[in-house]
Amino acid sequence: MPKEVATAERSSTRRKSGRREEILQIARTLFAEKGFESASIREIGDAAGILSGSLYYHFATKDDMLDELVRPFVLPLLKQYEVIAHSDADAPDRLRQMIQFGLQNLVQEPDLLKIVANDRKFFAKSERFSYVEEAWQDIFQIWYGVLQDGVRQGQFRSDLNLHITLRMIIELLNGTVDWFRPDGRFTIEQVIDTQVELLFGGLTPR
Amino acid sequence: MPKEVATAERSSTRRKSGRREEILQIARTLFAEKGFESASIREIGDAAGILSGSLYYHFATKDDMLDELVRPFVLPLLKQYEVIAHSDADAPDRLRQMIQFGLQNLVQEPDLLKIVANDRKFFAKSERFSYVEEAWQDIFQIWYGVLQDGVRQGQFRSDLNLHITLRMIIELLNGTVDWFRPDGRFTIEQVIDTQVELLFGGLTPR
DNA sequence: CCTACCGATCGGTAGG
DNA sequence: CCTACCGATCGGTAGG
Repeated sequence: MPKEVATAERSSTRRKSGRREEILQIARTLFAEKGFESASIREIGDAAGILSGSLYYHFATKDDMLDELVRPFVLPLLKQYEVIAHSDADAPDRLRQMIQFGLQNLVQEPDLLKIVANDRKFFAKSERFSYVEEAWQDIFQIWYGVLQDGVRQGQFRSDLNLHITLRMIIELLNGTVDWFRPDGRFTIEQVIDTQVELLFGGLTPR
Repeated sequence: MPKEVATAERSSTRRKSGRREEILQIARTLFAEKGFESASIREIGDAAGILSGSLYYHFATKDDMLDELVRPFVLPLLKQYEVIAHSDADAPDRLRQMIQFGLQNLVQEPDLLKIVANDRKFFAKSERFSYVEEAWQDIFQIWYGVLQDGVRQGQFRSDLNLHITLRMIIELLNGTVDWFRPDGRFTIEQVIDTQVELLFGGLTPR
């Protein structure tokens, strides 16, 4: 069963690396939409206009595709959080910047953020991808340090359980991944503002 | 009460219903752990000590097992939120009670809460299970009404985007599903207290 | 509840 | 990148 689309795409002249990159972006979208394990190589092939078996001309395994997407995203993410967390600003300012950075990322790299946030169970059980869960642990530590600083300096309340508070903040950011749409009725700036305001000030008027 | 529902459903097979119920609870655990689609009928059969094919002596389809677990959980959940939301208490009190109820549920029915929270994508795309997503929409509306009441009566800040605030609160509760463990280092009371305190008062000291 | 299967789909491969 | 497959696993079934 020859496909017109597939034929048309094949006849166009493209460099190997360009095609490879195209397929990778298609995989990225599908992994984000359906989750890594639920997205099949046949779906990726269909979307790319080739047979699933032909994907293995470009990539050795499905895991390789995921790794090639996730690794160059996760490590800079972790480093960026470190940079913000260790700046000279005071704790509330650093926390604000981290929330802002995390949510801005949601606009710039929504797919990759969805993958690392939603497929945590898969990463955790896979030896090869243990670095993803480790990065999450490191990111937790970084946030925790900022919260501690704020409490020490009297800028954050000292009567809150910081571990639970941290979990709440992270869940808040990761949860946003599943409902925020850049073309929806809210801008990311509105979301950042609301999350910062609620986290810092709470619901009760001052 | 769930007992009455169960009795009505299988009144003609009372003696065999014990085994049926056992299998259902095994399925519940696996659905919660791995997600509905990732949990295979062979795993359920193995855990129950029978062959996967033999499950179909008790249930017509895998979907039937899920429906039998989820339906009697979701509808009372929605109703309970309605009862709390329409009580005579003021808005902050009702919100507090709803958070408390939601988190207490996490201790009493962790598996079912995980299923309805984590498999939302599956429920949304399935016609048969549309009632789950509809229940979520209803629950959103109920929470939203309480937030609106609080703003109207000057007990909640009026400068927050309520839609975003609502999303945050729901994500917060649903996110708790994935990290809270009853045998962990925090009690559910600590989690309730911290979440209520942070949501109402914020991080900044008064 | 078991035996003995079914067609569909999964990730992946040999050879061109 | 295609053809033509592979073994494993999926949800489910007929007959006892």
